[in-house]
Amino acid sequence: MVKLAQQNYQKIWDTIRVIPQGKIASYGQIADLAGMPGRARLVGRALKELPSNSDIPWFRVLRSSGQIAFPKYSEKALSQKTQLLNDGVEVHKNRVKLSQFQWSPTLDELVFQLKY
DNA sequence: GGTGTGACAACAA
DNA sequence: TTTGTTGCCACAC
Repeated sequence: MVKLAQQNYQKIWDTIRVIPQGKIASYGQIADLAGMPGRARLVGRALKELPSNSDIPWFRVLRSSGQIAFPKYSEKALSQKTQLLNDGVEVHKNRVKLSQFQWSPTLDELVFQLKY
């Protein structure tokens, strides 16, 4: 047995890593894919603890409603919006159109991306 | 080893 | 649409 706490975080980060450019995913979705259904809040914590120098595309993670998880005019929200736009994701009023940009991973895609 | 917390989600109004 | 409430539970202290 190894420490699970760090493994869970690592799993979350690995999952976020495979979000394709130009797509977004919700916190709950990440939790599901990371094998922890219902642990959306844990995903939030994992990102909060994320070192600023990491290469994790945290900005591709939004709320289930498609809204950015920060107050509209906060630094982080603006930063996230900027990076999303840079990714090709349209952001209007702090929210994106899920039907158009939400990531719909296929099983083989996940296996391929996460097999290491 | 008990408590408070949270970058959420779902539902209500 | 927006705001408020509640459930959730692993994690940090």
